[in-house]
Amino acid sequence: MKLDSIDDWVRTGYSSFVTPEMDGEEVTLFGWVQEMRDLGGIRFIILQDREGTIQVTIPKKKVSPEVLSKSDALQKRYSIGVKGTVKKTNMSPRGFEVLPKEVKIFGTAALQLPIDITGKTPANIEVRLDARALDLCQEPNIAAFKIQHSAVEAIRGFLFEKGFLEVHTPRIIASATEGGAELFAVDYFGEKAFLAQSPQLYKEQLVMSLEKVFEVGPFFRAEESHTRRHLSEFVSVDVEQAFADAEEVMMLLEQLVHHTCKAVKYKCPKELEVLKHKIQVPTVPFKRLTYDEVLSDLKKKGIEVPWGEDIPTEAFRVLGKLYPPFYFITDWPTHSKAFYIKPREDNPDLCEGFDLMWRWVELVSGGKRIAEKDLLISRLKEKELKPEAFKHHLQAFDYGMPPHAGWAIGLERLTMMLTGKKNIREVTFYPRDRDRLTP
RNA sequence: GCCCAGGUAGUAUAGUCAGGUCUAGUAUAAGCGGCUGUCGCCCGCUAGACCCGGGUCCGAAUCCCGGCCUGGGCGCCA
Repeated sequence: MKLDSIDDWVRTGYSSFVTPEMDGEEVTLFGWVQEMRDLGGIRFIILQDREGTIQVTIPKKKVSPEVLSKSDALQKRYSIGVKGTVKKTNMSPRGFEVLPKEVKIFGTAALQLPIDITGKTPANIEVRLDARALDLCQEPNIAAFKIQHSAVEAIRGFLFEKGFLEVHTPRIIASATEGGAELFAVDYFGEKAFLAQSPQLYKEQLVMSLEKVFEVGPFFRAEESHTRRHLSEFVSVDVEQAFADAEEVMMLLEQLVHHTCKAVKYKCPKELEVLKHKIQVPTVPFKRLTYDEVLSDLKKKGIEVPWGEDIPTEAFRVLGKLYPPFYFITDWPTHSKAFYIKPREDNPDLCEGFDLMWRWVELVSGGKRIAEKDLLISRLKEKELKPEAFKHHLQAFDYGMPPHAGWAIGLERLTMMLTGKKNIREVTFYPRDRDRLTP
């Protein structure tokens, strides 16, 4: 098929821009054929764009032969342009329809699409991810990612307002940043390098100069996780603040979560409606539980966790029901947290690390950091990490490291909370996990 | 890494337990035809599938073994 050129056509607006009050006006619309219903003498084309759908009506005897033959050729997902007149009528979905004077075909599509884009026969997540570019055209997916966008916008706005500077740290690093999670190795001009699992050490160094920083970006974990809440590549919203303790950044965090829920609820009512999801804006402050309190609560529920052990998923599910929807867990055993988390001065077995839980899912991890070089070195050794491997980071502590604290939100987990999606891959454009590297 | 479940047209499923009119049903998508107010349009027709390999049996989509793939749970981890 010979495709049309866009020529001098300029879009008058998205589908959502047109209203019944524009009766008689000429509009130029761009988008995709979502559906066609041909009743014989009259044909309805549902044109879809990012903002929604619009009905283009073709009374076959009344339109020009050119428009009729163009519309004969149309199929689902064809990318098209329509120049036509708005006509107010209560017979169409949005109280008006567009009667075309000219139709252009910009791009064609396969006859048989791998998934049903009208949503009548929903496909499995695996099939959808294999055809992700097409899958993302579906309204619920557009809605979910618009919500994610609004969340990021709200987060940035909030942090800018609080005086944080947005920074960018390396994705390619020379050695293990913090132990714990496994790293992906890459070849760096013949030298062994790794993909960063977190900006932790860099953002700590940056508080020496910029004081209050945040970063939004992808990080990589080579864990063999096989769950609905883990990815090999995920987006982290990292914050670090100089001259702050754990409580100060926890307050910042709960305000941010509150603000983000409110912003999304206000900005995305249409998207939430599409997803049939309601956002409950949480009240602040969030419940603060110590690790010891959690253990005793669990014991009352018949779950014994030996002191010092990590809390198993089963136990988090119980806690999630006890303290919905958000709660902090503080005062973790020092040895259970990363080496840079500050042990409590009055009891070094406990530390100033915290987690923010949403139901049973860990949404945010943070804490007050160690600012004293000697203590940091001894913590490295306790974790069986070699201080030598961290010499470039450690040297920063010779130049006036301030007390500081921070946290990191898993953006996709936050989006799950905001959209009601139960699988993290639903809210990731092109998810990477143990079993998926494509598309 | 461990455990559980499952692979049937483009998609989603029924059938599998109790092997035999299963010549594999249905919906949706696709093709053709019809229809001037659809909005999950409707009606008729057409084409389209039992993951791979081996075994048991007169007979396997169905039972057994191996493989591959997928989903989920746990662990790891955030």
